[in-house]
Amino acid sequence: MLKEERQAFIMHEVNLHNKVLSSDLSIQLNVSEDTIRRDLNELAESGKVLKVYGGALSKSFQYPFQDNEVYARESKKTIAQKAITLIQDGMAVLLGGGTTMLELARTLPEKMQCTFFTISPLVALELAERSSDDVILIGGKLARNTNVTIGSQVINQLSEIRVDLCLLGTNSLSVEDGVTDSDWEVVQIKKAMLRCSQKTGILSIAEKLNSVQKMKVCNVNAIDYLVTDLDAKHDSLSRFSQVVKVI
Amino acid sequence: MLKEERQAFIMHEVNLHNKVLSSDLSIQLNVSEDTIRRDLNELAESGKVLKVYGGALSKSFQYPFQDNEVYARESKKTIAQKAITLIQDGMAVLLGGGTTMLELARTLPEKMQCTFFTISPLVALELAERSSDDVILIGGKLARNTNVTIGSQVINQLSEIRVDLCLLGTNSLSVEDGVTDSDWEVVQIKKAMLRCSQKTGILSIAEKLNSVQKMKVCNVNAIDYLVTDLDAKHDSLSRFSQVVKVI
DNA sequence: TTATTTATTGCAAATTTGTGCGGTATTTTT
DNA sequence: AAAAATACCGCACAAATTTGCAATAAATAA
Repeated sequence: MLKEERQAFIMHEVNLHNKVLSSDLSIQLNVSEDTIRRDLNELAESGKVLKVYGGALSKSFQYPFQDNEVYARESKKTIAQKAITLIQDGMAVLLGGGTTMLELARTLPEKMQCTFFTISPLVALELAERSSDDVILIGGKLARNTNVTIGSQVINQLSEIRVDLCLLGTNSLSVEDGVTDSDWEVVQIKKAMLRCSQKTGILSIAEKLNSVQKMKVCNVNAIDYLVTDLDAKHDSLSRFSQVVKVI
Repeated sequence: MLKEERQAFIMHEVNLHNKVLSSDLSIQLNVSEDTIRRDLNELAESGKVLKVYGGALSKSFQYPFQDNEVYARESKKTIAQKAITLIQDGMAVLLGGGTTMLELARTLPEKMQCTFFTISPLVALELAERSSDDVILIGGKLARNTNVTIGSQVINQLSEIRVDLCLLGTNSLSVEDGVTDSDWEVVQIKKAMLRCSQKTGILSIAEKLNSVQKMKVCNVNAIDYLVTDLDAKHDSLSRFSQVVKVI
């Protein structure tokens, strides 16, 4: 078996499983581990895999590390800044939860004259800390992982307010399936939030675009603005641009 | 399992829960705590998590801790511990805001089976972190300096609940004038909180006893328990003991 | 073809890395 | 103050890696 064949096989395995072990490959390909290691070194050299002790990982594997930190944090700041341009003096604004929204609350200029509603205690505290505007925290049962209030009380309270703009973060958005989420309770809340606002903006890092989860919040055409970290003219956003204003 | 996989899993957990315990991870990943600690150190080294005693925290989710006043910290811990003895499994408990209450939330044992209501976002978050009980955050306008929810919405919601025990911190308490406060809005809330609970406990550091402020919440005989950092038999508490159970 | 060079592979020794464990120090809780 | 939990250090050991080297195969030149 030629070296190239072997390396092609290795790449195939890596793409399939996101990881390979030198020991496994040695058996599968019936060569010594030394040979496998040499192959992996070459593949790593040319940037095709990420070599680690014991084997190698797919390059896409490294992204969960940086997800929160280096990469996504910057993305979220970008998104926050763009989203803030949607907020005008005098508006009543409803904000969701999540790290992106927290970033937005932290980025918000102090001088704004708005009334903010939110279901996130963290966002509320951050807002109260830096702006002199009214901050209204919508109460309810506190969802453990997401730290936003949920439940019928929240929905009731939402039904009694009417805001100019609602900004929501999401982890999943696609042209076909719209905004989706994995938590039933959260979906109910998001729906209610959309109902009580004039205009809606969805905040999503580009990475999460075109992913789908189990439960649906709304279609893409039900939202007014899509805010991502990419330039609005970016190719991957073209299909969204036809249905929604991309910022 | 490769080291990188393990660390990716850890990052996943951190992003999901905002905190991880070395002990938990050690079990989940079936490696020694030493290994977890080494992983955590590496992740902290590269700035991906914030390592703390017992585990690690997400870097992006650090909410404001405003208990800078070190001086009364010990007193508040004492009070928190005593107050916790009033809380029994199965109770519905209503908690106010303030640093003492925050201390209580942090001190609460994890295994309690209660339903907690609170007007403080910080207390709510703290409770949700450490107990598996229902935590209901009563929503409303966020008061700036105290960080508790206020306003008619809060009063409305309070009027709809009925709890076994209400614990309130106060800055001013005297035998003659009872519980007093300086903020009109806060007084309204406190009154409403007292109305909806079977039993009431007032938490106050001894230093604040016998001080009076402009607005009245209730008389001393309207409360059931007085929790201070002093021993219940202490001389300065004797006049209170005649009207209320001092703990 | 034969000889010579070159690339590839496996092997063994030396080295590095990752992990668990025991003992001790430190921190937190009681 | 005592007890419990957690962290740190050094060591041992196993697994993985590196390195030099020899054997083999393939390519090239005489």
